[in-house]
Amino acid sequence: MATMQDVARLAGVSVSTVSYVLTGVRPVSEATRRRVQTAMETLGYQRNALARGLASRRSHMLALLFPAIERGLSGTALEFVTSAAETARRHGNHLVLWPTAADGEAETRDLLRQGLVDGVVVMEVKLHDVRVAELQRGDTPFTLIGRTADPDGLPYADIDFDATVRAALDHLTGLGHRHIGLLSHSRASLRAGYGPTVRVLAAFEREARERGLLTAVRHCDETADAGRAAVADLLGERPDLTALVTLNDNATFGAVAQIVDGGRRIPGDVSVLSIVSSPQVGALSHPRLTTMAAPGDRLGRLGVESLLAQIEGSAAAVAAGASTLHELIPCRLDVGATTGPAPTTS
Amino acid sequence: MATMQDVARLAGVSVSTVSYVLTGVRPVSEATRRRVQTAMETLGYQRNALARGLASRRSHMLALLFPAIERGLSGTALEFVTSAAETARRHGNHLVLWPTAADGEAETRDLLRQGLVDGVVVMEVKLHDVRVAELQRGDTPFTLIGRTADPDGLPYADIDFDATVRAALDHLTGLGHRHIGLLSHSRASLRAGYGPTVRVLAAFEREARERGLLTAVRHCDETADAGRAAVADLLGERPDLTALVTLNDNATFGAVAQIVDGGRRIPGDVSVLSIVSSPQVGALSHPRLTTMAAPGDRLGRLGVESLLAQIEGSAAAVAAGASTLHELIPCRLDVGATTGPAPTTS
DNA sequence: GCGTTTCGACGAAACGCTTCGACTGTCGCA
DNA sequence: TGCGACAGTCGAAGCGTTTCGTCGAAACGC
Repeated sequence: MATMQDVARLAGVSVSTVSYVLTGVRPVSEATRRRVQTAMETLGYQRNALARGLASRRSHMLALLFPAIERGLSGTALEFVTSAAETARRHGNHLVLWPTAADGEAETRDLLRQGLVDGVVVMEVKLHDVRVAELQRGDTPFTLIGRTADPDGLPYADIDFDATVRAALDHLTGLGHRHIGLLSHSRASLRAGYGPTVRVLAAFEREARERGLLTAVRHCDETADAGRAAVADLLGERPDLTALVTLNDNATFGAVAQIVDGGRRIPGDVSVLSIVSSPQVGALSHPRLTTMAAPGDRLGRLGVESLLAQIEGSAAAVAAGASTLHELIPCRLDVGATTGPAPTTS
Repeated sequence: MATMQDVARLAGVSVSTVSYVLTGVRPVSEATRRRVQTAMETLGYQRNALARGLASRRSHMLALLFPAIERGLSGTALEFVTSAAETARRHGNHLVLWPTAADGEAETRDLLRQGLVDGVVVMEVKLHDVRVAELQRGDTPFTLIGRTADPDGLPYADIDFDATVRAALDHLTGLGHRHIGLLSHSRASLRAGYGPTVRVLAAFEREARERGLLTAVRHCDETADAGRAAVADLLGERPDLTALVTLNDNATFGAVAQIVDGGRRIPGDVSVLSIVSSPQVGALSHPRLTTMAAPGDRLGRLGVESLLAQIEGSAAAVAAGASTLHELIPCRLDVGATTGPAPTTS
């Protein structure tokens, strides 16, 4: 592969001049610039990423820290990863994948110390996240997708669970529902402090209280069968429930099946609204689920862009007390055929 | 961050000795080794990845080349990516994501010339793939997930579509079905030379012919609605079809709905078997789909491991005419509730 | 007791780039 | 006319490793 030396020789200039053409940090005459550019083209020259990184202390690489994904289909996760990678590339950066244990504190530290990346995007942040703690101890810029329990000082982009739950309840109460269930993730997920589980639950209970709704909550594993069982139990105990908000793609499908098998119609008797999901998943159900779509691509883009801004501005920004990213994006409602007016009975 | 200098100073040895302790390329006395190791631990030393890569011409980074994913849910794709990243990490390598256009020839070339990665894993290989052609021109090791039209000289791991289709037809003919439809990807996908589409079609037609089955094929877009329409059309034309093999997750759900809405029972009247899918997706359907699971994780692991073997052995292997990876893995049958005995009518 | 290995360690030269200091002209302005 | 400023370029010193040649001392064979 051609090196900068080769380009310099061919263009009849010094190596540093070639570098200045590339980086633009010092002026170069138009004539010289053209000669250098021609030389680069004929040689098909590309800067060696390693050497550049070593010399400039900017590797133009970002890491995506994600714990092994076990949660359901995670069409959203893929969307997120793709969008993050594309955004990074669009800005001339590389995205490297760091699959680590959720409690991979030492693991994370060792990776950081390799000095490979300029910054880190953390996925699947938990309320008390040791990886985040580790990052705060170091001086590598990072952004969170999700939030810790007390994220005020930290740059993050997350789903606006409050707004999402509010919109969900607006939609359902607008249809006359007053007795609404929540089918959430597993209890383990709640105990582990998984953000979406915790925040949706809190928002649901608060909003329902404020609106004077009757509610019931069930946690269940991420399988259709678990969803079935949970809903069977739920409807057994609360037969006059008329709507169900779900936060668990796989379980939702079991829930729908169970409701129908139990002799109730959707949405005639019970409405189902799946949040933090996607229309594509919704379309798999028949009738098509009403969903609220997780903004995976926007989160990916935002996370990476804010990280890059942080890296660029580093010194300047820190001095100026830069406004760190605090972005909350609600899920988008896509009305399908599983939500409708509440039955008009007693 | 601590450098090798720091370690050397603290241990009272030269930098090269520290390096030899780390690489093991030259012998180091037990006493010295221990001193160095202690020094590294107290400093929390990790080798700088960039400098190491530059000096040794081995970056320990692999690229995953994937075109923007549009195909369906792609739970499989995520599984694959995760498995590839984990395998890379287990072997002390980093996986970087290169989202490129499927026809990103120049794009691929430029990325390669940055000399960032030791090797490349190519996803979603098409029968005539310009990215592969580009790779063949260069000398960066690579492996394909999927195959080109004529992959004999190339290292690849792919789904064994022949065996998969055979197993699917074994399952169905074993249940007495003789008139079987195939619901495949879009026609565009076929024209683009997307491996799974082309190879499943070929295998299906060949196998059916050899077994003397009646068949019908429909192509449709990756949506439930398209699946519905296609199946409506198909059953209209072939009312005595008793089984349907599907290669299109999203469309499958539409297909199932359409069959039921059309007044036929599953599997009483029509059996449905979704191939290159997964039990998790199958579980979303009610009744649970019989599926054949794409071996996403095995492909990810195999691809990366074979790539690493190629890189390690590079010189040696090439000289010895190393056996390149030619691995075909069939999908695994998971019998659900959508396949059953063929109806015993005329 | 004198060459000859062998073992363990060292110093210095890469690797391919960025960046800093310095040098040469040119131009504008007092 | 003289001087500072500035555009444009160069050479050399890093960046943190690996790797090659070398060298002293201990071990060996005869």
